[in-house]
Amino acid sequence: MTETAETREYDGIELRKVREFVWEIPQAGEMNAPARVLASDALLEQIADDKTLQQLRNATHLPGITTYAACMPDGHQGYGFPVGGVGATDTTDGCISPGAVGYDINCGVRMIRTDLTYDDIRGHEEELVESLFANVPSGLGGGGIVDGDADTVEAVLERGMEWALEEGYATADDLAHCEDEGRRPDARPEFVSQKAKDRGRNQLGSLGSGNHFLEVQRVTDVFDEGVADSFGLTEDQIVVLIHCGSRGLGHQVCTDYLRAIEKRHGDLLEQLPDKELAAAPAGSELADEYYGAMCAAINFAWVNRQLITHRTRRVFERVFRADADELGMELLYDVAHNIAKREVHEVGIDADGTAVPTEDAVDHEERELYVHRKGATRAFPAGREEVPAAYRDVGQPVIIPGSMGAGSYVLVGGDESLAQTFGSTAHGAGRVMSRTAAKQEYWGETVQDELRDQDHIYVKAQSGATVAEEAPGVYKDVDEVVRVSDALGIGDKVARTFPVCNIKG
DNA sequence: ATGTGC
Repeated sequence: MTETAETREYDGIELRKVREFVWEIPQAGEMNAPARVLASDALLEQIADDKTLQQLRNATHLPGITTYAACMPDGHQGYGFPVGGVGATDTTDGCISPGAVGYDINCGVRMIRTDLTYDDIRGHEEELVESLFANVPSGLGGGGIVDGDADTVEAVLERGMEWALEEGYATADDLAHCEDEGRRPDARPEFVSQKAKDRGRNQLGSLGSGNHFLEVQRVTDVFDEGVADSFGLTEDQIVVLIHCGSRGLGHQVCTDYLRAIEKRHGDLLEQLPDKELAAAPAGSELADEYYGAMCAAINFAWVNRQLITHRTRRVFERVFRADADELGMELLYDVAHNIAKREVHEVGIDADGTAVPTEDAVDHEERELYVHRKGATRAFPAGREEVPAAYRDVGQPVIIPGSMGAGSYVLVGGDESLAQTFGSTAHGAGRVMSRTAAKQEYWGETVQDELRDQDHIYVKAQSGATVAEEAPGVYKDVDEVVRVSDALGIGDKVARTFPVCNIKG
C-alpha cells in the first residue's frame, strides 16, 4: 500500500482525500477517531476560512465517538460542534453533548403538498402572502396559535402530535407522514425546567425569527418520476414548506443542561479542547435527564409545526374557497435538523474490535449509538424500520431548503447513507456570510423588491433586518450541496422547487 | 437559533 493520497492543508489542518467528495482528517494526538468532510472543492473553499474544520476535529475528542465525526456538504462553523455535523457516540461508554445537538432542538422542516398548480395561484400571490402573514405568528417573543396553560404544555411535551390529533389540529394521516409519527416516546417532561415551560407556553404555533420561514413553492423539476410519484409530487404543483423549531423552550433546555453539565462533569470538560462541547457521560444522571428533556423539546417543535400547518390549511381554504382535503393539503413529511437519537447501527470494526470506516472493516457489529445530527437530516433508505410505513419501500423523504431566492430540494434517503454517515445528509444551503456582514451588504426592502420584480417571489417579514440577514447571497449554492449528496448516494435527488411566497420573522 | 450579554 504505497499510494500517495492527495492532501490539502487549511489553517494547519491536514485533509487527506479518500475519494471524490470525501476528505479525512487523520486520527492523531488526543483524537478518539478520524473526521470526515463530505464536500466538493467549491464547498471546501467556503469553510477554509472559518472554524468548521477545527470544530470537526475537536468533536473527535468526545468519548465514545464511533468510526469518525462527519461534516455534511452544507457544513459551517457553529457553537462548539459544526452545523452540518454528525457525531455518533456509544450509549454505553460514550457521552451525549447538548452542543452537538444545538440550541434550537428539533429545528426542522416539513412539506405539505397540494393539488393546486402554479396557474391556480398566479394573481393570488399578494392575497396569499398577506393572509399567511396575518394568520401565522412570527418574529421574536411570544404569541402563538394556542395559548397553552400548564397542562397543555405538559401534554405537548409528553405526547407531541398525538396531542395535536386529540385537539383537532392534526389528522391521523399527518402523524403517519411525520418522522417518529410526531411523537418521541423517550420524552420526559419532568426534566424540562419550569423556566423553559414558561417560555414555551405562549409560543405554540409560531415561526420565530432568523432563518425560519413559511414558503409557498412550485415544483419546477422532477428528477425521479417513480419516487416523486410515491411522494405525491408532480411538476408545476404547489407545495408549502414550514421551517421552524422549538423556540424559547428548546433554547432554554439547551442552556439549562449546558450549565448543569459544566458544573457536574468538569472533569470530562477539562479533557475536551472546547468548553462548548460539554458532554454528559453515557449512563450518568444528567445524560438521561438531558436526553429525556431534549426528546420532550422535540415533541414541542413537532406540535409547533403542526399548529402552523393547521393555520395554513385554514388560510388556503379561505383564499381558494375549498376544503383543505379537496385541495389535497397532505403532510408529505417532517424532518428534524437538530437532535440526538438512540439508534442501532451496523458498525465496521477492525481485528481489534475498533470501529473503522466501512472500507477498512474486517467485520461488522451492531451498536447502539447517540447519533447527534446538528444541522443534518436523517436520510434512511428503504427498508429501515424507523421509516414510516408509507415510505418504507422507497426510503424516507429528505427536505433541503435553500434560500428564499433559490428554492429547495426533495431527496430520498440513499443506500450509502447507513455505511457512510450513520444515515444522514445535509439540511440546507448553509450560510457563507455572518448576520452582521449581511446587514452591511444588503437592505431588506431592496432585496424584497428585486425578488418580486425579477423572480415573482413575494416576501413579507416582521423586520427588514431579517430579510437582509437572509438575503439569497448569504447562502451557499444549494444545487452544489445537493449534487454532492446525490453523488455520494447518501440522499438522492427527487424534485426541485422554486419560491412563490415567503413569510418570515 | 434566542425575552439576541455577565
